[in-house]
Amino acid sequence: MRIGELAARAGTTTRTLRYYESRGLLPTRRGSNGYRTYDEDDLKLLRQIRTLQDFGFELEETRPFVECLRAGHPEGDLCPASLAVYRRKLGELDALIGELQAVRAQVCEQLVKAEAARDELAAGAEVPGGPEPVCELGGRTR
Amino acid sequence: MRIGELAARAGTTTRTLRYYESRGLLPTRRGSNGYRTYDEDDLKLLRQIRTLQDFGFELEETRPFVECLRAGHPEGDLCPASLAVYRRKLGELDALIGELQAVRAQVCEQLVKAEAARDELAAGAEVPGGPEPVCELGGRTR
DNA sequence: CGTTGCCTTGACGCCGGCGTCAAGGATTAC
DNA sequence: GTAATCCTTGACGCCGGCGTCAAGGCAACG
Repeated sequence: MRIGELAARAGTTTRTLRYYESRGLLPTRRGSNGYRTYDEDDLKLLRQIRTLQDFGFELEETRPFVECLRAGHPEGDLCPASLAVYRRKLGELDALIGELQAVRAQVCEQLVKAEAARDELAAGAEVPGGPEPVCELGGRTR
Repeated sequence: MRIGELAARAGTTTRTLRYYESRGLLPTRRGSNGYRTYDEDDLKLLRQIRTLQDFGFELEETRPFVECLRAGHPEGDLCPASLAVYRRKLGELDALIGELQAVRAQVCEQLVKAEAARDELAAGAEVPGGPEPVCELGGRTR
């Protein structure tokens, strides 16, 4: 299999494959004409990288998985180093999600306050039955 | 007030102020010596930008707030355009948080599966009372 | 008068993960 | 034969928000 076919089968581009190779993640054998040659194992390896990338992993973080596969394990996450990356990522995700929720709460508060100030100015003939439950917590915004 | 003092009082750098100016966000008057001159209003404006930046707003998204302040309003978020940015941002935050939680769940699942596979291989003399409640949902990871 | 410290503009660097163009060789299709 | 398609390496571009260095002006202190 040549680079174009591999890229197509993995849903990516040849540029990406060459980039991975330059980073030492995707090994390469060459045919007599100088063309890169790949097999099914390379496809599996590549799909492992792509999956992790889709999760938001940096390329370097996929390296343990790649090396695990190359070491002959059936899955890239059966090695301790890969599990460590999973755990570290979970921690980062939790931290990030927490920060984002805090920001959300702040933005939410600002919005409510600003709307209240606006309504206060435009308070002509209104029935004060509660201004409106805008900006609920928990993601139910619409 | 000159650029260095303004930067210090806003907790940022002169480079940042000149950058904002180049983006048309921070207006500039010049003294007779060519130095930039700022007043308290500029500080307020700058702090508005910085607060939004800390929230993760892009510079362009701070523009409505800046213009609102420059239009003479006491707060940058008292204008409809600013409120619209708040709301849009809330939507983006909710979407992002949702995606991250989905990713978290996936990573979590992978971790559990991989650990189970590992333990299965190393299953010598273990008491099967439940492998261990790893990777709880809801951010309580430690 | 020199030194130190602030100011000026201009321009390149960085990060990550590629996109995209260039110039040429190999293969395949007709 | 030749045109179209694949492949090769190399190199610059992009995004956002600045950091950082360069070369020089203005101010203030001793």
